[in-house]
Amino acid sequence: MLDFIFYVWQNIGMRSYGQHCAVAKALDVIGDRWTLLIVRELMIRDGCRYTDLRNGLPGIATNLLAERLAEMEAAGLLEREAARPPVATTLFRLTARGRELEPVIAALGIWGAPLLPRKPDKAGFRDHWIALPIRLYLRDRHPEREPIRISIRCGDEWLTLATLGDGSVEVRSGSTNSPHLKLEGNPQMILSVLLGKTQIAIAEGEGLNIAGDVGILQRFRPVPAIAG
Amino acid sequence: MLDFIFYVWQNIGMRSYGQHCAVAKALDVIGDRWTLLIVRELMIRDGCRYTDLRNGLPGIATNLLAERLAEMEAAGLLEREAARPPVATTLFRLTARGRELEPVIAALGIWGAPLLPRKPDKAGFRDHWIALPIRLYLRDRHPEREPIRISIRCGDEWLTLATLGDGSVEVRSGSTNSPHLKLEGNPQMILSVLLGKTQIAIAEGEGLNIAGDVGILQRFRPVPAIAG
DNA sequence: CGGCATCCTCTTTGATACTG
DNA sequence: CAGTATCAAAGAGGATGCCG
Repeated sequence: MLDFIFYVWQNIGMRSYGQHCAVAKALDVIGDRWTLLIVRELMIRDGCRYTDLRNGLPGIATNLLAERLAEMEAAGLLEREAARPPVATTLFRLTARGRELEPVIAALGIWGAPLLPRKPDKAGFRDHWIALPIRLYLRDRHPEREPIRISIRCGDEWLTLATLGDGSVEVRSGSTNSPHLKLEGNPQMILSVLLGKTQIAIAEGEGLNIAGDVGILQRFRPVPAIAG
Repeated sequence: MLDFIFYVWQNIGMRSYGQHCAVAKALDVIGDRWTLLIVRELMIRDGCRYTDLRNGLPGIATNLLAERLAEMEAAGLLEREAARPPVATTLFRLTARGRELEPVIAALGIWGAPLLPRKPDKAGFRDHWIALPIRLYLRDRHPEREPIRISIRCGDEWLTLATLGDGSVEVRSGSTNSPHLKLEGNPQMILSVLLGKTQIAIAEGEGLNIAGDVGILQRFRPVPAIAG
């Protein structure tokens, strides 16, 4: 049966390296252009529409997005869900298998971070992207204490950072009532402050707007791969 | 200066996603077809010749290999070294920056492992590949004790597994004197036994040839990402 | 032989326009 | 909104040629 599946695979046009190697097999599935960026987008906001994806993937051609989505669905990375009326749209969500790509995305982000130019180019940036490094690289030192809530604004969009009971950090879109802290400014500066890489005073000097209990930032630590 | 570098980058023909995102920037550099497999190959045996690379990358076109090597050198992933006479050949090695891709390769391998067919297809397999998962996913529980040496044969090639003082495991090509253990058989079975996923008795039933101190295998543990 | 460069064909992509 | 359709340009793959 497995042989049959691989026979079909090879003959369905899915280009394969044809190597008996786990890395090559992974790249057979997620090595195509744009595929991992679509995964990134769905990891940031799971269950989003075609148009949301297009907006979160500046530069992608619409035919390519459609093609990739079909391939990724066939590969079991994502699923389509018909949203309930009256919304009447299709939502794309990662499957469990798709979410298992998180360590790959995390490792790529760590490796690619030094390649980011200091000044963000507005054209190729989307405000919600900041949610990904926060979730992947930030942890709560004291998950047993009261959850942290921070309101973040970069660009026009408001985001809410909230710690969970297991020490992980979630980011939702929208604002929150009575947050411990409000951060407004450019995303790289906000991230740098959260990760403890930039002193608060310096960040304020660079234009970051901070209001609230700055002491709460001591609760955060970066994951070892970042800290090291 | 940095602006200038990025200006050159954008205009040298290096296709870029143009997104201000660390994952996208990483994929700008290592997202091209074959690039990560070349990294894999150099991670297994660093400092190898063009011909060795071609042999370790079944399916690559020679012009593509040459092109990728040039791009990767320009991107600072690898270096050429003129081997001393009388060898008179060029050796390719990863730079430190190239070696930092190890977590990416490791994460891809973990994700891709379930995609491997049970029966290895001889055509698309190279014996030395087994060195990579051993190094990435196997650790010594007791690095303070005497180093472990194991001789491995899959196919025609002999490999030597040796533990280092820091708990990591290295694999060299060639045999060794008086190893604790000799393993001969198919690579997947050998790996499965080393990672503790297959009982020794079962592996022997499946054709694996084991000789020596099988108790030494208790010293090994898989890395958490595998064990979990 | 080792390390490519050239030539050619085929596939993938990117940009844009169009549709139910 | 959620895609198809079309078409030009770029990239991948294969064969072969060249040069020290």
